[in-house]
Amino acid sequence: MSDHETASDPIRDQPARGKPARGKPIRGGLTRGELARATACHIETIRHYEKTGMLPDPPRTAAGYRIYGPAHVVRLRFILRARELGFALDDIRGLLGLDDNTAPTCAEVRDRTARHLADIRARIADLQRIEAVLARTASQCSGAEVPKCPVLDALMA
Amino acid sequence: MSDHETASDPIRDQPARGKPARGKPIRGGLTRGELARATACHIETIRHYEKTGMLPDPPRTAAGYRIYGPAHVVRLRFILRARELGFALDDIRGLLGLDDNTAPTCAEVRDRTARHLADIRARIADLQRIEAVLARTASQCSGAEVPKCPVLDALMA
DNA sequence: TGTAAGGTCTGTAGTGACTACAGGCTCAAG
DNA sequence: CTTGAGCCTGTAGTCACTACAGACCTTACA
Repeated sequence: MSDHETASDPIRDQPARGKPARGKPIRGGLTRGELARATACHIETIRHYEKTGMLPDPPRTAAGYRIYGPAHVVRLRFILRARELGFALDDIRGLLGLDDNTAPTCAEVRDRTARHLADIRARIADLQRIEAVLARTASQCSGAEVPKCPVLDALMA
Repeated sequence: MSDHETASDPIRDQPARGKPARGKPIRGGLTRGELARATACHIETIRHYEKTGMLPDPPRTAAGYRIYGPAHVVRLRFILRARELGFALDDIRGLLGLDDNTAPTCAEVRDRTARHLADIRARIADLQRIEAVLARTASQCSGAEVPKCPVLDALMA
């Protein structure tokens, strides 16, 4: 989880030059579609993450096809899980150490998480307030074809 | 609240031709900035609502300045209140009868509100799930400079 | 009457996190 | 050799705003 994959990265340890093997499409790695299936991530989302630097540029075949390795799978899963928890991509960039190319300290991670948690709680409170108003207003609506609508009235007043 | 203001609309009942009066900037109506102040709405948001048809085009002075009347204030307040309750602009268009130029029936309003309420509740549930996971994970973080971070571990696993 | 400050006008582009093409190339199987 | 699927690039659309740039208008004051 350092930054741009370096050194003895398994994704580079495959004969990418020349023609790929017969059996699997590209030996020693995944194509974009395969990565998408492996992570249940929309293929265009992967494209987006690459374009915005969330995922490192993978090596290519002679024809220009991307070859993703295990490190890419790990990274993408990390991003996807963090997104599920509502972290913004900028936060995730921080968690991955992409801002300054060094892994964040534990305290940094904790602070970021605390801020995010506070944000989530604020959003819940907002939505609960909205929910209460909507539920109360909607309950006044008989559904009959009466001339005046309590929902519209509430918005109008 | 019909559709595009017509007939005996008070906003047209002022001498817009020629030079505006001395005392107030534009007699008989509000400028955009005044409307913004009156409704606590960002001036660019009003611009946006006009561009997208949420607000009808107001009459103009000879110099091209917009003149808003009471009907515009009412309409804008309605939109703002509906937005506060989380309705999307498309929903609000429906509530205002802008889709088909006829006011929606009470049943339509009720259905729209019910769908919206269900959506809000789903979002609350989502956020509460996220909140629980985040709170649980973050509580495992001592804050000490230990090598492994429970938050990162949870995302990685 | 001149001028400076502030308001308004138009159009365009940016935000976040994707999503959806169009038009062309490559690959594997039949 | 063809067919169909998959991959490539770039661009534009989504939602609900927000932020300018550059020009024009209005008002107050000297």
